[in-house]
Amino acid sequence: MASSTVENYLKQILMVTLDENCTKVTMGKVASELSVTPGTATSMVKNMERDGWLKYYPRQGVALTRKGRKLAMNMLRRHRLLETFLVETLGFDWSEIHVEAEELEHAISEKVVEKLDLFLGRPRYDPHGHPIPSKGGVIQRPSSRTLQSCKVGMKVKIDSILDQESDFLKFARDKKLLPGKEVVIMSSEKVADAITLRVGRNSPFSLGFRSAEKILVLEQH
Amino acid sequence: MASSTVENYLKQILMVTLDENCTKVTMGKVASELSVTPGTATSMVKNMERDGWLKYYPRQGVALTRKGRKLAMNMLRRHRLLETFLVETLGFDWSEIHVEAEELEHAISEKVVEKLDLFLGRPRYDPHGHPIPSKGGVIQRPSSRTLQSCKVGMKVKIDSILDQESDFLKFARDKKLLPGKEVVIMSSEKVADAITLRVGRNSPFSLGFRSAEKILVLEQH
DNA sequence: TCTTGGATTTATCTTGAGTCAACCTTGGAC
DNA sequence: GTCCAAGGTTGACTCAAGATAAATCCAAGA
Repeated sequence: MASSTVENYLKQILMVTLDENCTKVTMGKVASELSVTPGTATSMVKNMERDGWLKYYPRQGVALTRKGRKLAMNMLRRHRLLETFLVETLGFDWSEIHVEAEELEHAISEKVVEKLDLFLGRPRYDPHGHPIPSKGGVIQRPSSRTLQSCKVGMKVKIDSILDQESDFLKFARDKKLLPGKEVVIMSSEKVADAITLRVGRNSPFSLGFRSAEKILVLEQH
Repeated sequence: MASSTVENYLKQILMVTLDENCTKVTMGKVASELSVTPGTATSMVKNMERDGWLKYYPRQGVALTRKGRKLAMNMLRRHRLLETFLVETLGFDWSEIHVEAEELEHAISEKVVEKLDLFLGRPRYDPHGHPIPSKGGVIQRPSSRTLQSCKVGMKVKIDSILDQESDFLKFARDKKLLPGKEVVIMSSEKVADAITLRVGRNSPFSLGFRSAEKILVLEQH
């Protein structure tokens, strides 16, 4: 049905949406993620829309359809189950397994995946600690915590902003404090009631505890 | 390096040479074995010669080079190890495994094959009873017996003719008693010192025990 | 309004594998 | 010895997937 290229596009798109906690993925992202030129990504994505894998919003990005998300989840499942198998059963080192799984995931049939899952004892996490989607395509979301609760030195990823006040959102956007961005906690002073953080390579800035409470983040590794 | 189509050609060619106990495989055989038109087989085979997988003798057939035989053996090894794994470890029924293995054998890396072999305890035979080539590409030849030792009703395949006398060889050729041919034992009379056999669908004929001793055959299944 | 950077289009390429049909070769029958 | 059928070869062509490069387009911020 789907070529392995299509499977890779789907998987990559899904991973970005999970990662950035959004539904639409921009074409530039798709292109860079798959190491192709933007033109390639656009035309590929159009074919994929024709085949019902995703919805394409010109100049905005793509969003997986139910069907696309299902297959993408399945790819993730295969990949992570295979990685688990390679480490647990065959005794590979976790550093070598990615490439191997990348190949095998396109060749392994549904039937084999099921038997493998059973054989491995239906594991919930792969050797890297990533959750393995269930057969039905449900994936365990890594639980998020508030930015305020983070300790100095922690590296976290913005999950979502709870506040809907446009003033705050504008400020957040200004500071690039957006879902998916990586943030390092520079300092956190209880007495001063403020934490200082740095988004990516931008200059650090501070946030009051009240505001920091409104920001959900995910721990990195 | 080699596409999976090339790998399939190699594997199939190897299987014919093992089966018929010869080195050259005719183009017609190649074509039918891979379900393509003769023209396709010819052009494919030329590319494969260019890439050093085999030697192509126009209008005669192809013979694997050392390099080609090595990869072909490896394909057979992969296939049979995978079949073993699917049955032994994952609990598949032996009737379902061929298709699965056919897919996986092109995706599995050398490293994984080795680990798998180790995990399975370096099996010598796959679930169908076929010998699994060793890492070095050595395959256990199913042991052959003399035609004389066969019992009535047995279906065997000619392995080789030990006698080099041209008279006898001429007679053998005349009767189509050639390596690879399937033979059914019609009768075997100790008192008459002769066995009667039929090659393929030709008319039956008899052979003295003395002659029958010079012919090695392989049991079919 | 202008600029600029990402997105899109279009024309083109490559590669791998296959078909079809005309045309050759060759070995055995006569 | 000749001839023919069977099988092999050739060459022109198709097809599908992906990919590029470069020109063009659009939309959003200064």
